[in-house]
Amino acid sequence: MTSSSVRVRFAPSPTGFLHIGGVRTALFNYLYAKQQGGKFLLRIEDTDLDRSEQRFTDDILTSLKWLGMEAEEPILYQSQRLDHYKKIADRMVDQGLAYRCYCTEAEVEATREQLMKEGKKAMYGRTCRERKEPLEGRTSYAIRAKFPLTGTTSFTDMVRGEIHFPSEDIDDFVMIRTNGVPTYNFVVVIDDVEMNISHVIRGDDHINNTPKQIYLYDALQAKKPVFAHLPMILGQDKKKLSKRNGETSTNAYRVEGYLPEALLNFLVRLGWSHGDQELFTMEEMIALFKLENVQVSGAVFNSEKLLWIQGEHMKRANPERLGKIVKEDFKSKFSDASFKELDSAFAAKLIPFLAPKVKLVKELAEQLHPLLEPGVMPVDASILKWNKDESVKVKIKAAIDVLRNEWRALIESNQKNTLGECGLDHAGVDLKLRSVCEANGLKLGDLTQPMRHFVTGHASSAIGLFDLFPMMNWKIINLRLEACLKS
RNA sequence: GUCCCUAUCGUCUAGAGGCCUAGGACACUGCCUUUUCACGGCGGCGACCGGGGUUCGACUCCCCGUGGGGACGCCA
Repeated sequence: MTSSSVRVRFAPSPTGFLHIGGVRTALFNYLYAKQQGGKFLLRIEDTDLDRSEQRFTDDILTSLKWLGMEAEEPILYQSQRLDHYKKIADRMVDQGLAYRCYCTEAEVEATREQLMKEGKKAMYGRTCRERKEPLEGRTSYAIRAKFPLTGTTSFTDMVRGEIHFPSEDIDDFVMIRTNGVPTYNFVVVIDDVEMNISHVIRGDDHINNTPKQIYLYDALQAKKPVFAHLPMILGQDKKKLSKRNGETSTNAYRVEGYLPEALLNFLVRLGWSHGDQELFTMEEMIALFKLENVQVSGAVFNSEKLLWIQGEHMKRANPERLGKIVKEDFKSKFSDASFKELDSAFAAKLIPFLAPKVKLVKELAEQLHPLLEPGVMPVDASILKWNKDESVKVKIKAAIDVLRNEWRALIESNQKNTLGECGLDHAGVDLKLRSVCEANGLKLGDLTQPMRHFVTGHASSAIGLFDLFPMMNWKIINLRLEACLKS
């Protein structure tokens, strides 16, 4: 036994890639479990045999692992328990708690439309509810719940309080389909009971399912869990977030270069808050999370704020870890040569400078590549400011030539690889560049723009020249300055 | 249409009857700083859906409207 009886689960269906809304649900479950000293479990709801696919299950598992939220007990797959569910349904039929329905889908659909037309709630007409014998000429049947006709089903939601449903609004929902496969509303209860789930934390699109499920808990004579319904995550159009109105695949955020803790931090603030605090570590989220503080209305997914949070986590991330992520997830941003240099001491020194200035890990990779590439980087010299004034261009080149000759001499006399090893530091480069500018009648910006462009391979680099020159291999700097002078 | 949920800046939110001339964050924007971009610092713009109650006093409590969302599947 754990110190707590709290057991929660995340129960996605593998009919699509792990959805960002699903991640938020998983997160709230996970946070609650961890904080209460309970367990976080996983169940794959694959009873829709046609739409469930292995690749989606794989994606869900990979993504959850990436996010650091893994199941603490073996994963339950509903498709492996079909017979078990069927037996329970049959037993309920014997007990008079459910019944066989011989209606065809077309017949059901017809009464549903008729009721809608009459201004009533669209539901099953209950044709077979009191039927004792199979319908003449029909062999296949579904099993429906014999939901009470009168009374009220009530429950206390941990985020919304009391919710009541009059029985006449609840349908005799299907538990077992004609093909023998059980439905969601049925199996979710059996599994939650058998997995000993104490708290059902899920999206509020399930509020309407709750009375049906409560009927099942009672029918099974099982203890009901505590329910907590989370507000929906909305797209920019304020509708439930879907592929149409936003990027919903979790893996897409990984590919973009988001850190898992940043995504989680952003998601936890969608529907939950702790005063004015915006940034949270996983430990803080676990310590501070309270279901009582969960918001009740939907929250629009704001990708700009996500980017900002990502940038903040980038500043706080361990540089070594960032290096690993770059190697694992962003190999495509490198050449063979620059990828190899990722293991160098130079790369390790670069990351702490680069990471706080970029937002995405992908951008970190894009900044690293040209700095690690041994050769010259292609430069579009047409955007350089010196094109505006030929006389300035001449002066700049003269200044660069002076610098290059001085530094080459320095390297040669010291027999070293970098200017830093020859004693030149940030302040030294600063001083040198400024004095050369003064001597040639140039502004600092005039000189640095072309140098930066050619040396870093970027029009704007996340690392300043003063920091870069001392640590970068002189041979490469020299090569690139040479290219600059020739342009 | 029916049922359920919901309503503070454009967005995420603070606010548990007087602390509110409503706070923070993102975005936008002005200035400063600056070797580009960015970061940072100091400002600005910007909201309690409407109407009734309850109360000495409502952003906060109640009711009604209205708006928004969700559900109404032999999907989950």
